[in-house]
Amino acid sequence: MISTKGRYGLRVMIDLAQNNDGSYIPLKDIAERQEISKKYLEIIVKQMVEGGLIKGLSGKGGGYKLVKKPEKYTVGEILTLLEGTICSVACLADKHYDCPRRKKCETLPMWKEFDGIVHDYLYSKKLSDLL
Amino acid sequence: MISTKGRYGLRVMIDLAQNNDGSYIPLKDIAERQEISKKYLEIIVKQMVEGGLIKGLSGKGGGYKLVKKPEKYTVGEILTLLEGTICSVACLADKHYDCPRRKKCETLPMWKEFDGIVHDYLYSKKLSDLL
DNA sequence: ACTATTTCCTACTATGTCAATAGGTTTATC
DNA sequence: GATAAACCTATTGACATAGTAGGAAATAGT
Repeated sequence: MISTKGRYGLRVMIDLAQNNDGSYIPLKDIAERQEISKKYLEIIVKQMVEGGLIKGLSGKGGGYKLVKKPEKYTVGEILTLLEGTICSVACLADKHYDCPRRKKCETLPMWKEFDGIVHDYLYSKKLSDLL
Repeated sequence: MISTKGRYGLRVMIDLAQNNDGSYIPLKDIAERQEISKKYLEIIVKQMVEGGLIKGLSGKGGGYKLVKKPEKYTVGEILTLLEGTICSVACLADKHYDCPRRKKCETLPMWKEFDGIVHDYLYSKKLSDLL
């Protein structure tokens, strides 16, 4: 299940794309348009800056801005950054799952196939497709 | 993310299918073969009985048994029963989400399409495909 | 009837994540 | 120097996850 972080973040990206006139867009405006708590968006947007998805400018006249054209972003990369992983099943979320049954597990191939389908969809979908 | 409930439940179904000789299969055996806590499986299996996926028989010689042939079960129906919903996004999980932005939301169509793909995959996959 | 084995049932719990909120500091513009 | 914005750290309530614990009821064989 995609959380609000991913969903809100995606909407911020769309908002930035739609209102892009070259200048920086203040978060306050985005929060109002999207009807999301500005305070909460700060957390999300911070992650997006750190992840290099957008850039921010402090001070009066500041705000946020996309660093690439909308067609250069995929929904998958945006969600992965915010959700940590878009993995459908813990067994595939690399790291901590060193499941001893991996070799004989009857469900693993299916999960892999499923995960592939999910990834294919999300990484083929561009931000520009949502405008 | 599919939780252990759904994943373990699916493995129980596979185990029941593989070891089906007409008699009832005790949970103890399944727990040992699958290396999952029997106590925890009790909770999961109970849901599956209530949902009509399998049937149980108490007492000595008792256990659990499939009620249909493996090719008559879809992975989707098994997971839906155990997970409550396999919805990828809260906005689509019917009930509580009466989102006021539904009409103008730019992301909703994508989530619907995504959800459709997920459902198509899981409901076309049969239990018998995993044996 | 007794015993063993199994499901069935209720309750509890530790841990972690989600979705925020709160309040302040720094940075840039006019 | 006032204003407006990003940036930063910390805290919180609610809920879900992944179990554990202990026993009651049902069934089969002896």
